[in-house]
Amino acid sequence: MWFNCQDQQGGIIATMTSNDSQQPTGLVWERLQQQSAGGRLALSRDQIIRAAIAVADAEGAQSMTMRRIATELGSTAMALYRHVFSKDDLLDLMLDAVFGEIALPQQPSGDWRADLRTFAYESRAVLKRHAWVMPLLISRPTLGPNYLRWFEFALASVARHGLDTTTMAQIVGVVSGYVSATVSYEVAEEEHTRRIGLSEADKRALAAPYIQRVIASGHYPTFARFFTEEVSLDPEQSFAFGIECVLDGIEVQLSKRSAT
Amino acid sequence: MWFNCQDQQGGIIATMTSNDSQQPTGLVWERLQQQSAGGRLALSRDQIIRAAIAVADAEGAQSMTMRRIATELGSTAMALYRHVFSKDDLLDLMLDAVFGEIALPQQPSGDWRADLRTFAYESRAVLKRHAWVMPLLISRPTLGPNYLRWFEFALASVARHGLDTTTMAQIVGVVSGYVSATVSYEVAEEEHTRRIGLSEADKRALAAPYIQRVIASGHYPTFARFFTEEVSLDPEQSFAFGIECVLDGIEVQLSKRSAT
DNA sequence: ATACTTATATATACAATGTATACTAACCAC
DNA sequence: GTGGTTAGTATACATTGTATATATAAGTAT
Repeated sequence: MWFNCQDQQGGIIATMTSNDSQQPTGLVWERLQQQSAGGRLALSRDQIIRAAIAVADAEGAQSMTMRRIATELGSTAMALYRHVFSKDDLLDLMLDAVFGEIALPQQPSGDWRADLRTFAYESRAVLKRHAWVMPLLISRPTLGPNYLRWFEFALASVARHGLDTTTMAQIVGVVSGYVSATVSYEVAEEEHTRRIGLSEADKRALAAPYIQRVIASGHYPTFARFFTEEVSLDPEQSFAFGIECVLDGIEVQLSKRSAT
Repeated sequence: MWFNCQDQQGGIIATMTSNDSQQPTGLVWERLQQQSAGGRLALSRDQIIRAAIAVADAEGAQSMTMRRIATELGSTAMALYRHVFSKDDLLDLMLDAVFGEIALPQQPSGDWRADLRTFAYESRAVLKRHAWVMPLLISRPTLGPNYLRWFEFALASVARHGLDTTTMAQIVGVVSGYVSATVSYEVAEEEHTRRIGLSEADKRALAAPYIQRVIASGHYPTFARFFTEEVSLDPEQSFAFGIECVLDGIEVQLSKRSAT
């Protein structure tokens, strides 16, 4: 153990002493929660993850600071580092915790279309509950246990009658892609409104003169129809359309494949 | 003009003097580039946007700092604020500049399937060139002129034979959703690799023991097939599959609609 | 040319953030 | 008790966006 060297030479090795009780490299999922043999016990990793999610849900992504999370727990920022290696690690853990909330049957039913539909709706519901998730998910490849379970369900839903692995993955990619993109856009609106601190109505009012000029320019006639026809898209209906559309596409591809 | 009051009372009004030469509220697209009548001329807004994009392309999203962009131009961070109201504004402008790179015909050809396919491939190509774009796009609703042109093209591609505005938007949503999700995931891998500063091979090697344990657990049999069968997905092929799948789905929906 | 106006760039400063380092205190085994 | 181990605290620092104040240069009016 390199703890011994600590006091003698504060130089190079100093980076790995004291707080760095965990390896600096490797995946989060391999950094197990080592259990107390001494020390006062107050915090736990799960507690921290829960608190972080609560803060992010309530106050948005920009409030997910180590200090804010710590005060939520009546503790200090540095105390958290006893339980998570870095903020990045914490984000990975939060992400996986959210995937854990997605309620899916243990096994697919066998009706791939119904299974993927369930997968899509359940995923959307949970991801919308946590508006901070999508930007995170999109910028970090994740392999946590809950994410894997989620992914496995989707794969297993289409893994039948000798479909090759590649095609399976591609099909799941289309469904999960549509879901994540849709949720991203839905949620971005809300988060943006929160960030600039205006009501939805105020925001619209603010944009109105610009929109008017855009329409008046005549360069965007099809886009303009949304405003002249006063169309407002219902997210639920749009999502339903999109999912059935994607499932229809998959069905076409599947029938092409079984035809040959 | 409130400039007159400047020296007398440094209090409340001081917030709007000096550097705040632009309105603090409203859309970026309404903050026009006011042109020089005095002052030394060196920077321009376009120059800043280009420099910012260059830095982000070359060094990743976390290098997009005001100081870094300024040094790229041989200037200082605060000088940039003469030309952009805030970093947020700059990000919006960068985003729109990238959409300007997406080469699309002036008008759709009339073959909606070919048009949407072009739309998808062109978009993907450009968005992949700028790895920092997707997380940004996904977390901020944008309405810049180039974005609108891009969106208009897609809408116009399907705006025919009395299709209602809502359905048009939903169709475009499915296509653009698939594209953005796919690009996001493709790009996230690269960016993540860059962030942690390892080669692709090193990263894989690092994850290997974890993956092995995941497979050995037996909980993810379908997922495990990717490794036991040594499948590696070709992004080009997957994208082609996904797009055709989505287009097939749209075709089904369209034929349902014209049938009724 | 000279003075005035206004746009532009710089210098400095500050609050917020992630986290390194060093210290203190609680619990366990003996 | 004593020693060791670990959890939590205090402090400090580099980096960020950006407010404020000042200096400078390009036009314009005289």
